[in-house]
Amino acid sequence: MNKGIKTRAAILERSAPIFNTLGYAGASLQDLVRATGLQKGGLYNHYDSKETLALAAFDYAVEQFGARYQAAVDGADTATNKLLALSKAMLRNYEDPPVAGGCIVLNTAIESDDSNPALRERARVAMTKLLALIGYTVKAGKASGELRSDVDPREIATLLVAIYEGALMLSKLYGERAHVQRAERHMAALIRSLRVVNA
Amino acid sequence: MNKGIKTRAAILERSAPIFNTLGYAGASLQDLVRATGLQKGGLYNHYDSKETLALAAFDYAVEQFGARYQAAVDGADTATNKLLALSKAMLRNYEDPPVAGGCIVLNTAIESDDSNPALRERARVAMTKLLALIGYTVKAGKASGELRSDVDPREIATLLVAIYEGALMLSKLYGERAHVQRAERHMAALIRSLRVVNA
Amino acid sequence: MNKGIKTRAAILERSAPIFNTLGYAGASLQDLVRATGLQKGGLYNHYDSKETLALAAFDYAVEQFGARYQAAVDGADTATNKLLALSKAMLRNYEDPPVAGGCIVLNTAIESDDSNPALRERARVAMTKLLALIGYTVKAGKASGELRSDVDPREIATLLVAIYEGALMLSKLYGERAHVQRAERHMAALIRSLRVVNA
Amino acid sequence: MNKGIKTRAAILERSAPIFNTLGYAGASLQDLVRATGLQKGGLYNHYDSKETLALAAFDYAVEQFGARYQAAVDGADTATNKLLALSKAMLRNYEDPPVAGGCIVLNTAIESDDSNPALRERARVAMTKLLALIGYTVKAGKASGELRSDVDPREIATLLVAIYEGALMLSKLYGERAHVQRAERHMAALIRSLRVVNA
DNA sequence: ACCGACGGGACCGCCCGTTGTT
DNA sequence: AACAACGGGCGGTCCCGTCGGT
Repeated sequence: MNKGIKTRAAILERSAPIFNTLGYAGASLQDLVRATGLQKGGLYNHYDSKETLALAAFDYAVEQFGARYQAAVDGADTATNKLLALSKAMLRNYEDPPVAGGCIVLNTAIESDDSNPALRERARVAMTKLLALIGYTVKAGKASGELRSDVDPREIATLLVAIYEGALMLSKLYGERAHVQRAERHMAALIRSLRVVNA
Repeated sequence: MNKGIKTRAAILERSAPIFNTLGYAGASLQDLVRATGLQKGGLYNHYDSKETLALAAFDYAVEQFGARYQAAVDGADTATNKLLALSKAMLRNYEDPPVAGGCIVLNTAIESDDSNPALRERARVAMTKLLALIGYTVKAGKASGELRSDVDPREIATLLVAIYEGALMLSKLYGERAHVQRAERHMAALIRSLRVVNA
Repeated sequence: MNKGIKTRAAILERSAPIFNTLGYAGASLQDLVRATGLQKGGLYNHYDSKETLALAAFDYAVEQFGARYQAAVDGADTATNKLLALSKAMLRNYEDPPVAGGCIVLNTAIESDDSNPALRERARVAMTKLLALIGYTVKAGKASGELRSDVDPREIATLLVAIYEGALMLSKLYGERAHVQRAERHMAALIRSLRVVNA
Repeated sequence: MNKGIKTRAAILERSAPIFNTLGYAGASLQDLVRATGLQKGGLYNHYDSKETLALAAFDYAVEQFGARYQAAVDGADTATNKLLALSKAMLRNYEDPPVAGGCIVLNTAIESDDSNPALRERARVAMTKLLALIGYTVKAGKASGELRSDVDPREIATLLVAIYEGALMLSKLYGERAHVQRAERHMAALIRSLRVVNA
């Protein structure tokens, strides 16, 4: 009874980095067999298909990323600090991602461009959560009078996420930290510019 | 003979969108046969392997994208206008890319994360060209006194590319133009902030 | 314990139609698990292998068919009526077989053409019983003076069974009752033609 | 160009007996590889799937059987002799079938009971042809005054086919010629009983 | 007695690359 | 230069049987 649950958890933990590194199509069952230590028959006792396993692994990975983001937001006091902490948490994915392979939503969004609509839908949901986390934080900052009233929460969400994902891609492509560092500076400046000027 | 050259050109033109849409691994020879109208033997007369063809198709695609960027820069007068035009040219890739599938460098950078080092190296080269195009434009603007002397060209290059790629990914993920639009506004503001303040 | 016996009976009752419908090779353990409500481990507590279970299920099914045939013969008075009743009992297998899937001996004989000699031998035994039932009835009719003395019991057995099985196959193939109906008329005429002409 | 056609013909010739002996599901690609001498890749160049190949092999086999039946009918003068010749041709399938494995329609009709509707439909068409061949011969005999006017062609078709298929099954099950011999005698008697009594 | 996890293997389908032919 | 045939191999899926635990 408990064994199955433990095994399933171990499967996800081990296969999520495989999928995130090689992609859904690029990860073969052989890769998953190697990573999990189970045989194909063993895997299929827990998941009906490679796709089912991939979806579960995606959900697991999103949870890992999301937990960090939420913790960053929860651990700061003001809207400005929340956004700054979130920026750092996102860019941390370059050097120390919770699941190997970098941002799972970025990877999945690019790979599932045309194929695999189920995975694509999951990526949308996960990305929407991240955008909403930023949007809500901005909204709360506006309500409390900390941020300017003319700021569009959705615009800030788009910009912060875009800069983060783009810079992450650049740093991974070159293996150079510089890009995420520049992104962090710019994101911090952008965030600070949202504050009400108290003359 | 001329025929061989023409055939090779046609092969690239037809296979580049296939690779850019399905990815290098996701595109099968069957797909390429269908797209080009040639049979396998015909393809292998011109390219030694799928990888060789993929590299050539990548180069072809990069050329298409690069030509647009260069034209945008060449068609504007000042550094500011060059950068603004380049931003528009990049974001145009969402609704009207020169090769179907969106930004080929982004796609390739993400897919070739671990596998396919040859393709990855090409992506680096192509990306470096784009970064350099921005960097040189900024440098020239500084030299002419149009842009502030404390501006770091490499930083601007990173930021503009990151925002562009990130926003493109978001717009493609959701099928909504809003993200690239917000990116364009932000990029324009960023570019204008580089100018020397003439009091 | 009684429980074990009951369980075994339930397994046979539920798995016999599966085997008779899908064939021995076509029925998977998954199908049997679904049909019986037990898990694989449960099934293997009672039967050593799929083949053992298949043989037991075959025996069970043959018993169901045989009981009907015997009852038909026992319920009639004269040899002629016994044979007529048996014909009806056999052809009833088209619309209302005791085990879903039609005549199990026909199905098994065809499927186990080359593979599975154990099952094939069982089919032979079961078919021999049916032929013998007809043969004995004819013999008894001859002995009592009801049937002509020049009638070959084995020939009648062959003919009645052949027509029955052939017509059953035709009716199942087309989903039309007509073929078994024609067979029944012909079998009745054949049976009546065996009687001594009392001038 | 010609090579492909020849190969395709050889594939059918070699795979038809495999399918007819082992059944559609029972015949593995490994079996077909062994029988044809080609590898899987080679087979898949000519047929898109195992099912496509099976259907083609079925058609090929039906043609072989049908040619014999037609030749038997064409080679006789009167309706009576045509039917007698056809009976012999059918029962010849026990000892010398044109495609190993016995009557393909019988085998296919039994196996495709529930699964494989495409193959089932083909079996129906093939069986209908055989029934029609008998029916038309009877009809022609009636028209020429050779056969009695109260004879139902469809009934004769059903009976002859049923006896033939049933007896073939019995002889194959036991490996004894006796059953088809008895069937032939009975079929001959049945055919002769159709003739107009010329007093 | 029954369940559920698991292994190892065979299934069909598709892959890429080569070869011979036109 | 283009085609079509073909090989060998890997892909995911499902198979049956065993074994430890309840």
